[in-house]
Amino acid sequence: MLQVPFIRANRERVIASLKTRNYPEDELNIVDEIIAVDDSRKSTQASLDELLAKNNQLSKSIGALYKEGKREEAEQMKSAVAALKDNTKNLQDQLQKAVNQLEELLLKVPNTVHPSVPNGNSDADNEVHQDWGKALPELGEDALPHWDLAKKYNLIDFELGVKISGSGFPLFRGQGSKLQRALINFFLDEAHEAGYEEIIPPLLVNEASARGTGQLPDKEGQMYHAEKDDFYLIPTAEVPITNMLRDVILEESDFPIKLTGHTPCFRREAGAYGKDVRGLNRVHQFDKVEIVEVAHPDKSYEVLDRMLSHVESLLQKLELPYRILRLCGGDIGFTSALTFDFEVYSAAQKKWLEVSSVSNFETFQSNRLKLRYRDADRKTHLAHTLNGSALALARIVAAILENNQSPEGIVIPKALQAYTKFEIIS
RNA sequence: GGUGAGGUGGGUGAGUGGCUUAAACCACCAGUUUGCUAAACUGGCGUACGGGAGACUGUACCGCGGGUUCGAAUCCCGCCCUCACCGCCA
Repeated sequence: MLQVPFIRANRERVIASLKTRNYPEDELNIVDEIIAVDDSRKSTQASLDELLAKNNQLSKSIGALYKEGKREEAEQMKSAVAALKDNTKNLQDQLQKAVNQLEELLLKVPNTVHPSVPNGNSDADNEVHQDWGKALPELGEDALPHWDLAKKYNLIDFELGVKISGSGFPLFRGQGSKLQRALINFFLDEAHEAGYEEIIPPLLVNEASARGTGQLPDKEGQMYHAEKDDFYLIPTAEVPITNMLRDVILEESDFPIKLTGHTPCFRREAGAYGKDVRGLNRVHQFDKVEIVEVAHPDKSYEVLDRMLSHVESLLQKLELPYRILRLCGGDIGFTSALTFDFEVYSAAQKKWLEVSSVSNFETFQSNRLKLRYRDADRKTHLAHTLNGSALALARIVAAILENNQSPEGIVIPKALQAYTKFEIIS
């Protein structure tokens, strides 16, 4: 959520940002609406405060009068206070209404995008920020897509997944499981090396946490909900890990906060059925290693750069062809100010697969989380939050299988061999 | 699932209707003193929304939401959460 003072001070910028995001032209006045509602909120608050102050003062005098034994005067004053009551109630209702209305409006306003975010309508308009600098691999005509390779080498059993749960729940087995586990350990070790503290968080979270990172109320349908106990299955480790810092006031010396964690991620992806759902391209459950940082506002874009380098180094070590996209206004997430997606080329499908998304949320999340820090003057400010996948497992597996297939079998990238303890799947 | 106890500031913890402006202690910050460290002393020390150039100042907040009252941390109702023990259990 944006802060109203920010909107007041940056009215033009907020409107420009909405335009970049292709916000409906006829709803751009939401910005002025917010300012107007906040104006009335303020004046109502002021009148109410004044009335309450008077009330408090009178009540105090009544107490004093009783002590002095002046009952009659006290009784008289009581009725004076009672006369103020109706008005107090009115103002309180009015204030509540304004606050609710303000909240409702604010929930509709997405984060203000970074100036570098390009215009565009869809993922087709994302800007290639960087690529791996080499030619893309070309496989022969007989190259197999990963779902066929998985079957051939008995790595993943999609049918059993369907039997046990349903479509989108792959079952890994044998060397397939080992490859998966090797990747998780590799990613966690690399994150540790880069200074991230490892977390194993709860996988079911309460409503307050889902709200804190913004999954609720806007992305309600994306999460599995265990209704009986009112828990949500996490769609990403970002949710529990970032919520570690909910309602926290940090000292400046606590920066930088760097956390990482591996978790399964659960996504309903309702209505996402279409051409890209085969194999591991889109599943309801997958594993991911996430990196989360909380940064001083002056430093958050440096942090974002370092996170990009970290993710990039993982892909380089895995020798996978990749490119980094700067998401355009039409594709960037509601809560993000600037997002870079990493895509890996899956050479048999001849498709780019998204394997990471690295974002700076600036204060958008921390406002809802109430995650603040104290500056040298002991004043509190919202901190900046960032996160990124490092990396999402299922699709990385897909790319490794396809790109590394050979007549002898699937060659394990060198960096992973210490983890898999085998060099080839055959 | 059952029974009981409890939720007060960064922590411990007092507070059963107005002498609370939430005590006291610890922690923390600044200063004084002292070769250094420590100790002692003095002062400061919550969050949010307003007003004011500022010193300041108003309001709300004692788990959350209602209610009673001129006045609620305190009384009443509902909810949430935590802890302990029992049962079940990896």
